[in-house]
Amino acid sequence: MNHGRRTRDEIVETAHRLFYEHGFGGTSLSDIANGGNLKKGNFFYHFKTKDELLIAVIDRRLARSVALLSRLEAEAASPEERLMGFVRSQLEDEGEVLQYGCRVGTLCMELARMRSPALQRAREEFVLHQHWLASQFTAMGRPEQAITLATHLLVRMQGAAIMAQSLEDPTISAREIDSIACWLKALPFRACPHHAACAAPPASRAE
Amino acid sequence: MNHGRRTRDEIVETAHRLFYEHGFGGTSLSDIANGGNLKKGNFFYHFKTKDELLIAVIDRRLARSVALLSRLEAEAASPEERLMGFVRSQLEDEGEVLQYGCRVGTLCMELARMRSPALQRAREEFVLHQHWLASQFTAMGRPEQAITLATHLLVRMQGAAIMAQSLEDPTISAREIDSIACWLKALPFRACPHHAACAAPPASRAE
DNA sequence: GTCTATATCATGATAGAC
DNA sequence: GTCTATCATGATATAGAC
Repeated sequence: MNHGRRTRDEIVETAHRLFYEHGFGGTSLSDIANGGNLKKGNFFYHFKTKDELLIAVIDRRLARSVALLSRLEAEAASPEERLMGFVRSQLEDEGEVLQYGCRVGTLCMELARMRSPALQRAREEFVLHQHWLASQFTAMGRPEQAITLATHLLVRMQGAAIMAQSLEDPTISAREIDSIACWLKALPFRACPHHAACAAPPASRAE
Repeated sequence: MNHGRRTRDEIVETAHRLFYEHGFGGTSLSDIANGGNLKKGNFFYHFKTKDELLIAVIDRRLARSVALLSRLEAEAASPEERLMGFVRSQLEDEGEVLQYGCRVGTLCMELARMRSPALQRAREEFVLHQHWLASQFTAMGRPEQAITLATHLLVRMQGAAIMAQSLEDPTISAREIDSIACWLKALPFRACPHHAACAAPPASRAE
């Protein structure tokens, strides 16, 4: 009877994995059928098109991101620790990121280039991260620059992922994580008039 | 007679453009034929496979990168100006980067995910940039940290490209360019013991 | 709800006339 | 060297039995 939900779930879960590993365009419905123990015919009962399946995958990822963020919110005590917890959660998978890059970044990039309408939805995960990070910076006493700082942090994480993957060198993201930690620690003592994200020395005698 | 070279050139040039705009996997040989005024049948006279065409495209890009770097080397007076010249040359295309991302990063990412052997070749462009940037940092008096600083700069540029593209927001790369300029200006006054790329305040009384 | 069979189309690649 | 077929394959998607 109604274990249709279970089948649907397994389709989405397998697609979620394979879309990450080989991209949306690089994953065929046959690949998904083989990846789970599924039959191709079922796809079009649960989803009208492959793009509809993609939306379901994105929504699942969004839900998991929400869960991750509230877990981080609960676990860590200070905003700095939460920020670093997030950075590590995204970059420290070791093999994962090195082989396949960042889940969000790689998907957005692919969808942007194919001008897929699904980009709008996929980008929501970035926006979610951005706002959560911004709220941490606000808690650190930087409310006006919070969004800028959050975006800058995402920039560095995405860049670290893509360079590590491209050069197949895990030390790149490791070093960037260290550098970000260092940057966060120094943040209270810096106040560049233009953008707090830059590395200008403290404005005055802020010692 | 021998205008075979011209045909070959147009194939490579059109493929170069379309691979950037829609990716390697997202560009069919028919697309290339339509993009230039070409016939599909010719491809396999000039290239045994589509992958061989990809290699030719990569080699052309590499040659152009070499030309760009020596132009920057000649034009700008100081290492700082050269660095900023490079950053701007890669991120300031306005529409280009915003729509299609960074030429090198997007290709490397795609090839990494399909485990294409061509990744090795594509990555050479990153290595080329990395070494050229490092030589500028060396000229600025940071020989030991030159490669680390160069890699960090590439990280920020790649991140800026992907975030700007994903969020369709050109101010992201613009702001990151400003931030990088600020960082470069302050570089002589900073000396974080672990990584000069981070934003630690000056170690001692370095003014 | 699930599965098999199949329609339809686009792909990379080949054969062979010119 | 160029061009016109054409092939074999694998893609998304559909029809319909169970």
